[in-house]
Amino acid sequence: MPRPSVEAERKAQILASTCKVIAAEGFRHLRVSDVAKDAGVSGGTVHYYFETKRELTDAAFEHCFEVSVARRRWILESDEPPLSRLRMVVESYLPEGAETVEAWKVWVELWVEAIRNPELQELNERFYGEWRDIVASIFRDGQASGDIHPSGDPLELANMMVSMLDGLALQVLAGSRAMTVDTMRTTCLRFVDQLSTANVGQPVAVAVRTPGIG
Amino acid sequence: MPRPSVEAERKAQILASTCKVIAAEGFRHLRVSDVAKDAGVSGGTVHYYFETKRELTDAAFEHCFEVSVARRRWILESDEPPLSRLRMVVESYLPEGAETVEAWKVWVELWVEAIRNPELQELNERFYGEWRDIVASIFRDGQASGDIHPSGDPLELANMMVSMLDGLALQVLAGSRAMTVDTMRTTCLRFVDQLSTANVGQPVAVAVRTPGIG
Amino acid sequence: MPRPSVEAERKAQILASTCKVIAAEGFRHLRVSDVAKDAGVSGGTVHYYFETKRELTDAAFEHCFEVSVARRRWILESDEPPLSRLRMVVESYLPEGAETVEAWKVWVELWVEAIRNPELQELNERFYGEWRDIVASIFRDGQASGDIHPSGDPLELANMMVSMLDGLALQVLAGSRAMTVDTMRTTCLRFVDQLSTANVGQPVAVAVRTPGIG
Amino acid sequence: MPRPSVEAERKAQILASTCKVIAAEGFRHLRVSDVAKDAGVSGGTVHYYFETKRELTDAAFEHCFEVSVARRRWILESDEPPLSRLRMVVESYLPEGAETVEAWKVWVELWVEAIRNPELQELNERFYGEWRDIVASIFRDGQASGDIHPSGDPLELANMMVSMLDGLALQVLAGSRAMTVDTMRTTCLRFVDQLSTANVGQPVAVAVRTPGIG
DNA sequence: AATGAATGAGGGTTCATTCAT
DNA sequence: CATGAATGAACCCTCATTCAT
Repeated sequence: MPRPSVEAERKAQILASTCKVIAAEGFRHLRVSDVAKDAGVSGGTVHYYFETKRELTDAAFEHCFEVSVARRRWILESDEPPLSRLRMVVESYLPEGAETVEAWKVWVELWVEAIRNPELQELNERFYGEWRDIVASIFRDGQASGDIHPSGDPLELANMMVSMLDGLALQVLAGSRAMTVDTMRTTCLRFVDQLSTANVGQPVAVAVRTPGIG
Repeated sequence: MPRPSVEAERKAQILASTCKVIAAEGFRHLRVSDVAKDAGVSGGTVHYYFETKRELTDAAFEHCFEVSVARRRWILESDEPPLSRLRMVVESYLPEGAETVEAWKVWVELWVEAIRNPELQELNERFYGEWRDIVASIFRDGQASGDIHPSGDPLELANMMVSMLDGLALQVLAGSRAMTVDTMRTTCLRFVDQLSTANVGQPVAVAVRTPGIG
Repeated sequence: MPRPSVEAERKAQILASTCKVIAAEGFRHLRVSDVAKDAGVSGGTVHYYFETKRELTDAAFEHCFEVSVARRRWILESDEPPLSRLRMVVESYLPEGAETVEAWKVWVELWVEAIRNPELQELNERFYGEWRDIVASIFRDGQASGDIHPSGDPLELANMMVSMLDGLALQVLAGSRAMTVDTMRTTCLRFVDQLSTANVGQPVAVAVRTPGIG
Repeated sequence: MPRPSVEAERKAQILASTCKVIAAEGFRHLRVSDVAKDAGVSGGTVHYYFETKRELTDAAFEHCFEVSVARRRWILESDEPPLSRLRMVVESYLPEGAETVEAWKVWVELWVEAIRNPELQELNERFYGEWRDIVASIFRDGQASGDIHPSGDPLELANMMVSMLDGLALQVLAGSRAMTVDTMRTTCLRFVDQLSTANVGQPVAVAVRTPGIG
């Protein structure tokens, strides 16, 4: 009577290790044996669940983003006012804290791989799109409630904001001395504040601490 | 009687090929032999000029960015009005056209590699910083001339803009159907327009065609 | 209440699958898992009945030849005249029809393996010997009845004939365009006819259709 | 100034080793590393000259047969009487002596592999065909000179003879106690003698010693 | 009696690097 | 200067075998 979930359990365990290794060593250096070691199984076992390395990494990317997007869905469902929710988005996006940094590194590796991998492009389309929609819906709420300037398409504003976050995070991850987490926070919050209908001259909002995006 | 410049010539030739291969195949798949083939030399010759693969790729990144940033320096020196220059920046940044796309791909690979490579972090700091400063100086000019809203730190605005460009370009390169070059252009130009002192409700400026960023 | 014969049944089923796989994929490519799949059991089950792969294949060869030789024993017992029986031998040997071809392929694999496997040499000695004796006895009958030339040792004639069949079949199996089943038939029947006491110039006997040797 | 024939030399050396390993271990057990060891080069070197194992073995088969057929071509050109030449064929075919036995083992492995490998089928067609033609031409000569019975198509007789040799050799190689080299010789020579126009009752010709077929 | 999860040794293949010429 | 032959460590993947259930 095999436990019903051995396969699901093992797969999840191996995929988590794969994400960990991708973040730690870079996709480029991922060795199946490292994943195995981290997962505490043999190399053969990894291949028992994933035919090829490619299949493994594709699944790992998917796994990582599922978790990642799910983790931030609460922001959408929060009943904080829209501008606060945008600030939460910023906070949750900052590459700070092991888990969030790990998630970021995996996203970045995904994007680079996606350039030449249609399967990953599809993955990005799906998860990135979902996230963009979450942010767009906050803008929509904000315009509806009058907290946010009525001019500007919510989707366009969302694209501005998430791309800005991506670009800045990239620099933070690349160890830029000119772009630290703090500078990133300030920059993003300023962008948010300028969208407020009560904007001019107000100080940048105090950072709201929220769980990371990991 | 070898010309004294034969070494410099060969090196440049090999580095150009390296960039080409990075863009075409991805850093991850770069083989020294591919570079050699593209450069029309033997594998041994590549190692004659670059001791290790790492040395080769580090040099190639440097080579690529030197060219890349130099190519866009004319925007800084243009005597167009600041807002036009910002629109030129946007245009020159769009991942459109073989050369620009190639340059973009190399930048992206650099960032990912830089996460774990201090040498590349330094490189990024240097070239990305130079580029950020170019953009910041345009904002400064715009505020001085009164074309751009006086509120907002020029450097911060520059960070917003270049990070937005980076983030959007990443999605375009990743083949996103939701983020095409056209959407990217519209989004960025809207951002620029909203900074204008003559901003509200004006239509998005007609795209100014400029050479790519390659 | 497991029937006592369940083991024998399962073994036979697994062995049949093994022969099938040997014929289909070649001994060289036989994987225990393929046998298991074909037999509709798990890989573990195969090893439950056969400790090692070697044990499995040795047993499979034996199984195959038992069936194979048994299938042709009726020729010995036929009361057709000796020359007819020889023609039946030829017909039953032609690598034509799925079953016969499968059997041939297994024989061939056996011979090659036997070169380095004493166990299989023994097997070959036994079954091949039995078959040779069957053919020799037909020659003996033919000489006794006067249908076949009295000169020539029956065993030697049998060796000539079966080796010729083997050599020709090998070429047919190897896909030779110069040695088709039809050419093989003609060649062998000519050999038989030339042994007849009423031999010179007679046309080759019409092929006698018989079941294959499988 | 690289020696002009490094490649040809190395290839020949590696192919010879490949044949040796095929004969010694069987095609089934051939490891690239064994070939490398026998050739006194590294595993990498083998792949430097042969992209894949398959390419290596295909080339090795070709190499082996080229040598093998060339070695026996002198029989065709001999000016001995046809029947003597046939006896020489028999002798040169007997799996006796290291070199000849090695060649035989490789032929046998080829045939088995050819069953599922069209490339090898082509190879067999070519070399086996050439050999069959050599033998057929001897029969033709014999009939022209009146030494050999005029009845019987030379090609058909050749097929009888070479297939008989193949079948018998197979049994010898498989270690049959009932089919030794001596029995094989006797059997084949009897076949030859029966073709003589001066045939009845003559003793089997004394074995003519010739170099092996290797 | 039977399974399927897990193993790990083994082998083909790749490729950066070396070096004699 | 430049080459191409040669290397060998590294890595992915296969598959016979084991064993708890």
